Amino acid sequence: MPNIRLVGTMTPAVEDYLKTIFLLSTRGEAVTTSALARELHVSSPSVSAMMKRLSDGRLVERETGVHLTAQGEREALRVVRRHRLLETFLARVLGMPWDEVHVEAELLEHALSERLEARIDAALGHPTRDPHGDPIPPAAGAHDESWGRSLAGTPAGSRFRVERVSDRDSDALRYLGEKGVRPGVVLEVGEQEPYGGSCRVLLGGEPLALGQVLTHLVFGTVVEGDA
Amino acid sequence: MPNIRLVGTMTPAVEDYLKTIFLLSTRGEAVTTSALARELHVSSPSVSAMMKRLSDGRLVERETGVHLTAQGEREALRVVRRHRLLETFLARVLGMPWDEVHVEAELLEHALSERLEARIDAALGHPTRDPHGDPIPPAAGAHDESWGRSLAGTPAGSRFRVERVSDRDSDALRYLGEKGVRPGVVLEVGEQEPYGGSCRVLLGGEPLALGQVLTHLVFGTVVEGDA
DNA sequence: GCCGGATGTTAGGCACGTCTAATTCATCCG
DNA sequence: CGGATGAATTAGACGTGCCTAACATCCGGC
Repeated sequence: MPNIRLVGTMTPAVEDYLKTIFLLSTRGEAVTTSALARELHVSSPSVSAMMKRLSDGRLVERETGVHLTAQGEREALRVVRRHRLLETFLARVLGMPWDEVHVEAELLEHALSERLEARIDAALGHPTRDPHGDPIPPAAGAHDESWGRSLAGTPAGSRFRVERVSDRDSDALRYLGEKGVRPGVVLEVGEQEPYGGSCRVLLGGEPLALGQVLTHLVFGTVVEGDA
Repeated sequence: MPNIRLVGTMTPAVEDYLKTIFLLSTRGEAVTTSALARELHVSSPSVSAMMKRLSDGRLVERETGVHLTAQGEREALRVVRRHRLLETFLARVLGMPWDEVHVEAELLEHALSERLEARIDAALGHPTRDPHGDPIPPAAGAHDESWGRSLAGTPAGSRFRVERVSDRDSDALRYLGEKGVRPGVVLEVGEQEPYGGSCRVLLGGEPLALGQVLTHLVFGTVVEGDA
């Protein structure tokens, strides 16, 4: 009577793959072998081999690209929850700047016990957003990972409330933080200068020019009321 | 021009071995293959293989038993420092009971970056003792790991100040914590009941009976002044 | 002096996670 | 249509860290 699940599931590597599949999906990108290889900084054959393992373990299914099974998504959400709780903790309790918390959380997320996770969650008052505005999946129950609209392409004249800032580019994140662009602030969107130029915005009345790289990292909603 | 050091040093496993060698040494126990196998819950051949690797990497030397080279001890102290800083942090900041912090720190100690270590150290005000009274090795400089004397064998009539309580037995630790036996308290040592009986002590005037297992876990010094 | 137990090593094997090189396959373009 | 291009897989290998089984060695007691 050999074991059903092919040896030991949920290693750090498995967690990283599941998390990355989940995040690629919610960003609306195709979850392909090469996309995963790019994101995880491994070779394509490594991804192929891991997809075989995850597929055998009923954590993913493979049709066009890859997608998580219900169980795979559960596990992915557990990792994302730990990651974002840790980011929140590092920022709020240790005062770590928001452009540093991501890489630290990447290291710690695989070593966080349920007991400690629960204690951190309680100490923070059960937060629902991490420092970048990313929603923290609840320990149990539904999770909404929607991104809102990008600041890029938001028409001039809009009032735009920042809700999330992507943590993918640490340098850009630090720059935006220095300029005061963080979840909760409202931008008055001005001209988009043509041919790849800056987007002019007002932040608390102060003018600010945001390059294209930056406007594609800022997400939120258009709010009522004019400038 | 091939690499001098034999492939990738300082994996989590290597850190665990170095830490265990260090702690066995400072407890005055012989650092043998079988002792390491017992402590690390691995087989003797696993230890043999790892000793080969550590020896090739100039982290240990093998004569009678095993002992750390200067570099091996440096690395071991780095791990012990991270471990004890984490224990202190978990206890002080998250209110985790002292019988739980050890296992959590075991998980986290391999995932702690220097940056986060420094931040935790600063947030705690550069502590020198962890919750069990174990000294925290400084980031640089000499370290004293001496244990003082054991409560077991301390003569009746002594006033004994507790300095360290071994974290090896988590249940015993919880029990001692409930009874108020922790670093800093002074015990008035009473009768040692014969044939493996309890040691009678007074703690803040209250009588307390400590079984042999417990008295061997409590370390400190005899202080002046009578009961 | 020899036998038995403890201690330690060698031999061989395996899961994990990665790599490079070669292959397959589809697609797109000329 | 046919070749280049890119995506994905297969094949083969390697380091890490663990295991069991077998062998070696040493030491104490009878």
